[in-house]
Amino acid sequence: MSRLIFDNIRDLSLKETLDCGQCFRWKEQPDGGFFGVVRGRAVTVYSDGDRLLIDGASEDDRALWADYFDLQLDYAAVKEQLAAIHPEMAQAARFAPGIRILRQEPFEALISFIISQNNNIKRITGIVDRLCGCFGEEIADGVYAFPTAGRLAALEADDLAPIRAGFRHRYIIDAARKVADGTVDLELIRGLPYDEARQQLMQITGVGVKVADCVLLYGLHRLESFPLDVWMKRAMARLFDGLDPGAFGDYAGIAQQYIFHYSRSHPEKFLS
DNA sequence: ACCCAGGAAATTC
DNA sequence: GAATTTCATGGG
Repeated sequence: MSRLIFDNIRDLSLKETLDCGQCFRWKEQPDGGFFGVVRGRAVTVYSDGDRLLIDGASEDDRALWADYFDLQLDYAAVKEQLAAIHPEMAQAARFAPGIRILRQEPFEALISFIISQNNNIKRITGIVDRLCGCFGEEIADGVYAFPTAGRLAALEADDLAPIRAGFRHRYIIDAARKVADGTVDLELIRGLPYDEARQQLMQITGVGVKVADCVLLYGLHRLESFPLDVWMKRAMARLFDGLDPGAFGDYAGIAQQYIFHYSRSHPEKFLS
């Protein structure tokens, strides 16, 4: 298989981007690469100076991978704009300047963030792995795609027992069924006004405001989304003195990811 | 044993 | 309606 090369890439760190809590299927390899599966394509990605290398990708998928890593957006300009809003924002962006917001598969983002509720990232990763291993298509030896909505829709909640997601099993099945039968149309939601998009997603049992915001940001690339989890609420109260998230404007979602990762990496700031 | 985890549903007040 | 409890599971 071939290797895709993107030259002159700025503001991208694979480790920061793939290990900052926005996605759950990339595994760091001993050689420094990251192995993952996106839209049924298994690849290993590497950084080499200002080049991004994608092993196992076809030239036909160049646009797909540029899209996935959001290579067309000028993150330097976004960071400059955000840093001017608040000094803590500037510091958070400086801590992990190579974070980018991925364009994940919408259905994968939906299920992943349903699983995320009242859970921790390590266990979320394990549950997603087991979900793929049990119900995803095997695309290579021991490598599985994320399950389709149709496949999961045919199951009952108890069939998910092997993935050990507990009370979230029935939420996963409800989401899969509503996507499979068109009750929830993720591609249609992509183009809706924000509040309407949120309401559409919240038809699903187990999807509230926070999970809907994560699906919109990580799955549908709505960069104005600003998911507020326990870390973000603490950060906004303690580091930003209760600043209104609206202050971050059209790129609030990128600000959110810098702040989330910064806060999670500095728990000592929230001890007292 | 107890508390928490990228919350939301169910129940109670 | 707003506040509280419950929901599985695993790690610290």
